[in-house]
Amino acid sequence: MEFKEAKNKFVQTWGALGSQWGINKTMAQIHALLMVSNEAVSMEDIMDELQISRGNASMNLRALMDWGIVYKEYKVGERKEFFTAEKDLDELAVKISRERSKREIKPVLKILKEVSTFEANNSAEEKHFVDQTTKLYDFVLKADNVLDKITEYKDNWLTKLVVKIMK
Amino acid sequence: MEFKEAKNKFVQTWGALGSQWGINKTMAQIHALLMVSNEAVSMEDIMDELQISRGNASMNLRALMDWGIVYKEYKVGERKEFFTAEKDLDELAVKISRERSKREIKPVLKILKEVSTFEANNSAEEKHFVDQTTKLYDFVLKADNVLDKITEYKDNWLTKLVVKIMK
DNA sequence: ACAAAGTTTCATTTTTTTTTGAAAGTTTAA
DNA sequence: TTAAACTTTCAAAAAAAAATGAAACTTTGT
Repeated sequence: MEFKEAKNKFVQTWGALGSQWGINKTMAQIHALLMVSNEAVSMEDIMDELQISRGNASMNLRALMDWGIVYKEYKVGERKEFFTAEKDLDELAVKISRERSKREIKPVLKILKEVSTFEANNSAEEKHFVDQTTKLYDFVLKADNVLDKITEYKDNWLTKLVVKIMK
Repeated sequence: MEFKEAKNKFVQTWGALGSQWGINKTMAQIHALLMVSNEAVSMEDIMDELQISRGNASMNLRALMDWGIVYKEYKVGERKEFFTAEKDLDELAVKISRERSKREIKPVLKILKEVSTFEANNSAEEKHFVDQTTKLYDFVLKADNVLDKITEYKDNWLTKLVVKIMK
């Protein structure tokens, strides 16, 4: 297998994975590309390698920076901006979970709390609704807290978790 | 807040969450509906409550059953089929992680192994590629194993995890 | 102050995903 | 064996999401 081929395979696969997880293909591909680049890459080069438009590149780079997993870099004597990805995988995982928690879990918790505290009459139907949504609220809250605690270790959280679980 | 209103809010929210996680809206909504129903629901009623076509209902119920989180039920004297959701949240989480691991993590691991074992020449670029994809492979493999181990507890895995983590 | 080099924005187009609905298929009871 | 009751399939339509590209904007060097 040639380098280009391997790189392309990786980028494509990461892109496909992204779309299965609600992250758009290009965003995941840019991230993949930057992850395996040993030096910062310009927007031009990204457009070129992924065959995408300037607008697309710009918007997805912005999104990746909002997630805190891609950084802008400046090179001396160069006017252009260059981009690098967070390459530390522990750090990457921490940032992704923080962001997803903030954007998705927290709003769901809010709604779950609301609907689970609705005043049921004593029909089995309404009681079951309150019961089930309450359980769901507790579950999601607990899961969110665990995630928080785990990623608080920050360095080597996964390794530390392995140790805890296995023993 | 009225019952109908609370229920609808929950179903809509669950649907929205689903689409952010790569699960289609209707599939998540049907699941939500079944989760909070105290008894099995017919396809007719699902179509009716969610205002969707028969085809849509049928296909998404099939998908939910493939995931192992929705079951078919028969009522005596009734020709129709009825559906229920897995309501035990531990069990639900276990099934979802198993399925996602099988469908998404495993294929990615395969590709990561492939590309990370490509024979790099000694340019910094190619070396970095191999290094980074190898790290990624190890990380994803470890994470997948942890998930496996965790969900092996099966009953109350989340509670048990909380205990392990906190102490 | 200007223009060159670069980036961002957003209305429009394209692509992808989801939904529909009607036809084909299946099961059951008489 | 037939027909009613019900479910599945899948080509086509609709909806949603992503990508384009050109104009607007910003920054920098002279």
